[in-house]
Amino acid sequence: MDTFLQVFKILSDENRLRISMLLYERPLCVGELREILGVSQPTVSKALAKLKDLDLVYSDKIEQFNLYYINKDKTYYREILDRINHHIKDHPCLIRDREKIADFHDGSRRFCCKVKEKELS
Amino acid sequence: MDTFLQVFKILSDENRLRISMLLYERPLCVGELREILGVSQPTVSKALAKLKDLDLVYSDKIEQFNLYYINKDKTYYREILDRINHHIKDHPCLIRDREKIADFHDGSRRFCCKVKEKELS
DNA sequence: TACCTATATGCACATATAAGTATATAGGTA
DNA sequence: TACCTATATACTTATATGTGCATATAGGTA
Repeated sequence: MDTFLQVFKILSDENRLRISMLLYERPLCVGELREILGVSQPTVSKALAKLKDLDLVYSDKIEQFNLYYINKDKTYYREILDRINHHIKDHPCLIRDREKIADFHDGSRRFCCKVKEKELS
Repeated sequence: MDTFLQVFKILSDENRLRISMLLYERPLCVGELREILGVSQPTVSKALAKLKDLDLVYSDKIEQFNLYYINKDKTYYREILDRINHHIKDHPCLIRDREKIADFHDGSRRFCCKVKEKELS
């Protein structure tokens, strides 16, 4: 039963829920999540650390970034996110978060980070 | 989004999750829940109060008992409980809780409460 | 009225936890 | 080496929350 309790506890925090739904949509790095959520970088890192502790997400170093992915093998977690996604239109905040992803991506180019910002100017 | 956050917070507590799954199975009164969960009566009352605050359960006074019912109109809540129920075999504790219901019921007779216990002896 | 049952609630305490600031780590580059 | 970026972690503080005990409420009964 702990499985469910842990997943519910994880998802009862706004940042972790928003992060979960963003990663459900596509992999993102810490800086991007920080920009989208509008919270401090340590807050994002700690939220991700908790998700990772439960093996609900995993990360992979791409260039200088830590890219985070949803672990779709975690059935309970995925099923719950599926349910939320199914009702997503009822949650404007989550919709807005998703729209913000576009601000930081154009195809595979990653705009969130200072290095990339410089390339553009 | 608060809807989900609140439901997840509610379900991230072991007592509230167990109560939810028990009421999912059938209506029960406070004393029965107390016996099944093995916690103090105020703990049960307070757990139920929180569930009721969110309108996830409702209660009805039957004889001297407050009988609590799942509110199946709460879509998110019901869907999540459906998911748990679907995986119920993975959660021996929840199975055991359900089996205990039988200890307190025989048809419509309610055994949990002192009045009824006396009737039997 | 006095007492019993069922349930709810106030209070106090202990614990958990989220957030920010500051700092550490690690890789790259000048 | 010195510096920059990306990220993680330690520390502190403020707040939230679960629990039990004691008590309140409410209905029934002797």
